[in-house]
Amino acid sequence: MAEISKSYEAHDIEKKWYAAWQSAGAFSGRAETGKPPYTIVIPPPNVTGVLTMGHVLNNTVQDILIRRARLEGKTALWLPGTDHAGIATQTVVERELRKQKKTRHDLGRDKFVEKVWEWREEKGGIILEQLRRLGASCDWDRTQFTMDPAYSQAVLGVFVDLFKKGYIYRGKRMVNWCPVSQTALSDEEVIMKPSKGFLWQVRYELVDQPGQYITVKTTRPETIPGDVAIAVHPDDPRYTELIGKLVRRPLGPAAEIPIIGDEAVDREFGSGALKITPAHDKVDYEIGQRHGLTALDVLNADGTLNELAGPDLAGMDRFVGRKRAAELLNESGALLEAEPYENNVGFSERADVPIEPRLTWQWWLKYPRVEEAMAAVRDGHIKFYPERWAKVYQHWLGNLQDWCISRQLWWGHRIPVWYRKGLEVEKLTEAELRDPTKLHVSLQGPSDPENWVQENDVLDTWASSWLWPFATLGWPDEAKMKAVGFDTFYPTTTLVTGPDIIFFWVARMIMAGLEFTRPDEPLERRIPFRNVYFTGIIRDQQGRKMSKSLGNSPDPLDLIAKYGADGLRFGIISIAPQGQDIRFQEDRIEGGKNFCNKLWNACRFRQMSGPMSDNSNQGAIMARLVPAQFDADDHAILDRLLATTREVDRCFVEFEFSAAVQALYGFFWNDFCDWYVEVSKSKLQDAAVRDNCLALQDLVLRQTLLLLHPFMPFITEELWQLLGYAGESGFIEQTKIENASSVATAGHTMGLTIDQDAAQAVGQLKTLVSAARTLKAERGLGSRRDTRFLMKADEAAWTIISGNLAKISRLIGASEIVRQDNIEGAPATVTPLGTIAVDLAANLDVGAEKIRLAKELESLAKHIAGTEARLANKAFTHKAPPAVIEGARKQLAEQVAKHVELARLLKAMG
RNA sequence: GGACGCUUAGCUCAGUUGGUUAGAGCAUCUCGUUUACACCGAGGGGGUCGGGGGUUCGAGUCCCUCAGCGUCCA
Repeated sequence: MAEISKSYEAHDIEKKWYAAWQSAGAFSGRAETGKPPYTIVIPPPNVTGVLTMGHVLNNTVQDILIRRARLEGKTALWLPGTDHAGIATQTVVERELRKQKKTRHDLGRDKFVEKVWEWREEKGGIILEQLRRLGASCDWDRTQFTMDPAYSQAVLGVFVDLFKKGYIYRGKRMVNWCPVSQTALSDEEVIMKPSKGFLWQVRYELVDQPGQYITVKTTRPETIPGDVAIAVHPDDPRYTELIGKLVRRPLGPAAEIPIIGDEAVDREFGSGALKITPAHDKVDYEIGQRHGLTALDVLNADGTLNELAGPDLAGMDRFVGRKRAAELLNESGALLEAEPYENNVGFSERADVPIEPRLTWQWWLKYPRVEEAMAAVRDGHIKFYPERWAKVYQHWLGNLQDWCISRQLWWGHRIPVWYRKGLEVEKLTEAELRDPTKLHVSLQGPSDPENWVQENDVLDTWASSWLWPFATLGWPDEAKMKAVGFDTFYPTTTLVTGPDIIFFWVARMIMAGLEFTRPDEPLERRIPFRNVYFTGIIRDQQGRKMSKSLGNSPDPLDLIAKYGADGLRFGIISIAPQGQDIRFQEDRIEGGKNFCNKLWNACRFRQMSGPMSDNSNQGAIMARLVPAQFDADDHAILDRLLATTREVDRCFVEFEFSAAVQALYGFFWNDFCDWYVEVSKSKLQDAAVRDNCLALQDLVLRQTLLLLHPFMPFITEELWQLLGYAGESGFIEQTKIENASSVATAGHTMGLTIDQDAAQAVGQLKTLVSAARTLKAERGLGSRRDTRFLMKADEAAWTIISGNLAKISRLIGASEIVRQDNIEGAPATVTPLGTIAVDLAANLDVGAEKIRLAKELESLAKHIAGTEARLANKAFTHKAPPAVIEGARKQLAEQVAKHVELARLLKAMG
């Protein structure tokens, strides 16, 4: 067996084991095992993406779940892949073209799409490579891409199906238009931001009353050329007289426009009169519809003003045009005032520019299975962790707007609709849009393609990824579904994602799963997943979101290089409580690395402590234990091991990963290393108990490695092998992890029962050791190994002490501990096991000791008074549960006893 | 405007269904190279749990209210 080196060097070990796991097929999701399944589909990262801290957290959680599932003996599948990210990817490739002074139009659609494919072959897999560095145990052979041929068939098939069912329609409506990407966006892709600007007050002259004006306030004077009316509230007494009259448009081509009455006008805002530009505002559009007004579009697709805006503004960018419009209005005297103003403006999520409300023809989807989707979560078939996100989910589903699923892009799933040649597509009526002689909708396309023209638009990327949990499992091809194990792996078990995509993805996946999988089967068979775990957002020290543009995000690969993948994983999980945002702290990652080193060295200590025996399975190790030789520490560490095992089990049920990590950290560092390993050092000198002690260490280390493995897979695998736990069985994950009660039962059958009294005595010993160390340290004796201690203890206490004398002496650096009833004139302290003193008879600073004792007495007296008052209160003794009262009595007795002893010590000082 | 979070030690955070003297990691101070680990060990200091009110024998924990911060929705 190889010797364990002095410190843990992550890099080579990570490389070695990842390769070994992969070549052995350890990550393969096997459907035909008869074991219970555990399935996770990865939230497909954007194909243009690189690993961020958010991915690290998200994928570490997934890996923890999937590795734990393997340890629990389940057949686990973690299915990876990427999505094609329509806008983002197209933008990246267009940017590259621009370097060669070309646009996608120079290439043409087919050539451009070819270019994108080339780009993705070359660079699209980066993030999946990076996930391997993190240790992600995905079944890479099943990697999927939303533009794969089979996946595309599923996406387009769904379009055809939903069109036929009447859920999808084409309509001319107001959309969110991104002038940079020049495509429509869904409502979810628009981010409202408060923006500073001006509120311009503009007057419109009445046609038949020259010199009389109506005043409006607007943030967008450049759209005045698109005004087709002024609207006021019909009941607004200021304006009722004016309704029906005409005013002159103060900017752009001369026109006379009517004043109309409409109840949508807010009387309180501005002057109570609203300019109506139906082509550029949603509310205006609706008002325009009601009054039969035409929409006058004064903007081009790229956000510049067009000819309809008039020669003064045409060709200008909308923001330049805004300023110019204000100047022109000012020159003509129509501008009365400009006040600074802040309002909410929708920004394009991707391009980060203000979107334009724009009237265009688009494809729309009415969501299917809305009621069922709400019920699935309401009735607990799908559980959210933390639960509160369910409310956000329900609220969104209860207020749905139809989904704009078409995008004016080239990269994506081209909509499977063909128009009969020669038709004016934009003039088709609703009925004509359902007429198969004019519109062909199918997967295969028309049989006479020469007579048809395909729709130019592609689908929203989310309109492909909402099928992810089942389209990645072969759906809808039945033969393929069988081959990849759809029956076993669907519904998937857990989805791990961020709450920011509840609408984008989670809700839509649920609706899609319900609509498309296992028709006629009950709801719980059609849902795409049973649990949804929402991670927090990783922020920087100032609480800002980490982003590329702020440059406040560390590169995870740098962190892996510095602290190891296990250190990074352990560190990030330790600061990620369920459902709370996280402030990133690099020192916590360092803490993860230090924990790795601690684990490593504890195992190294075991290896150096004595010969390795049969560690090949839990039974073999337990057979080496000798219950009769168990001392208090043996009972205590076993007790803590079982408690920790139980706590980690609970954490997995409740999805509380950081609590699990904290429990393991505390157990291993404090209970095992700081105490058990230290007391072992005495026991290992004693031939009578040495083998039992080594066997117990082997048992604790084995279980700890199993519990830790999902969190830190590499180092645990290496140590598992080095300490001989693998036997002939291969990897750590091929071992079934035992729960606390099964370990306890295994103990019982060999006559080992944890002695709770003994385990409790260790607590008292710890207090004694700590008190003795403090006594020494306060007098500058901290590093002396030869201090003489005096101890006043009753019989019961002395039995405990004398039974553990060698260990205690070693821990407190005692030359001897002498039992002595009259401790006086020495620095002493009172512990649950009696009074302990440093034998310092000669040079004692009596004054300092008296002050210290007096101070301690004072604070103790306060607590005694408090406890007495509590017990004297009849309401307390009548109403509090007996256990609490009993606890208070016991506490009081201890406090009083301690007080008496301290007072005696003080008095003895003279 | 509505919904949901958050506010506990210098910093970042735990704190289960209310019940001993509120914990951890980091930082800080003192001591330390004793047969794993200085990526370490031992010890110390540091908090009226955001403010106010209420319920209760008892509140960091439950209720009301105010303030600040954050996120989502309109």
